[in-house]
Amino acid sequence: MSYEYAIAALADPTRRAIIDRLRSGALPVGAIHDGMPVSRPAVSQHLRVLSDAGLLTVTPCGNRRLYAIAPEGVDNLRRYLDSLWDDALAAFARAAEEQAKGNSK
Amino acid sequence: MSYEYAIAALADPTRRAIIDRLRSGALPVGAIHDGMPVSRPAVSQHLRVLSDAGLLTVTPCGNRRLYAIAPEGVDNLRRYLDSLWDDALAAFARAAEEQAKGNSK
DNA sequence: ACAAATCGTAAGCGATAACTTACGGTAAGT
DNA sequence: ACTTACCGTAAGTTATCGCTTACGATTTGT
Repeated sequence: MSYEYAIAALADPTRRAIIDRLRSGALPVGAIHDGMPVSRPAVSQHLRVLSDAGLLTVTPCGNRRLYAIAPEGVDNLRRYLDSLWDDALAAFARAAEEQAKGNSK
Repeated sequence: MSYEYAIAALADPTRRAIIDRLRSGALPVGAIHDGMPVSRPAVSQHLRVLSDAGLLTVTPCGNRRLYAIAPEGVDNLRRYLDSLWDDALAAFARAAEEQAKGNSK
């Protein structure tokens, strides 16, 4: 249902870089921003988009806020692509068979 | 390697609608455009983007051009999301274990 | 209590993207 | 040969997006 926001969120390279940094586990905003070519507020805005898309979870921890990848959000996208892949493969096989029939005649 | 273009291409709802129409098999541009809320040149431009992203294949067939989903392009994205899902799950499990340890003390 | 750190939000700006209309080019039908 | 159908491309416009700077709120440390 909401995989649309997830795929739109992952379309941006900066947001993918953020996601990549969170692959090994949760991080506060400062650590995510460290070494990034954009400002910290920009990172905050991207984190907002990723959270709204269901790709990240936020857990306030004292002074800081820990962001982590939400497996469920990623799985939504995965399922969409899986169904697309199934249909694409079936259509591909059907087309190949069709052409083989046409050539053998 | 080139899944970046693919995910950017699929971020647009109109392009996803085009992809959905091709799930059952190849179609010419006119059939893809039928009933769509945008102009036919717009569809052509979207088809161009999807082709450049490796998500579609084109086969000129007489007067028309048949577009079909390229399974390989879809698979590229699938693999990216699979690896992301693996890491996200691992990190999630690790965090849960960590927290359980902290609570049990 | 005061200062420093961490983070989100508001406002504004420049670039990009999606769309339209108009046009050209090639293949099929008469 | 001429017309019609099918499709891609060019030019221009409008809206959206990603970014920056500036500011406010909350929490930690002294």
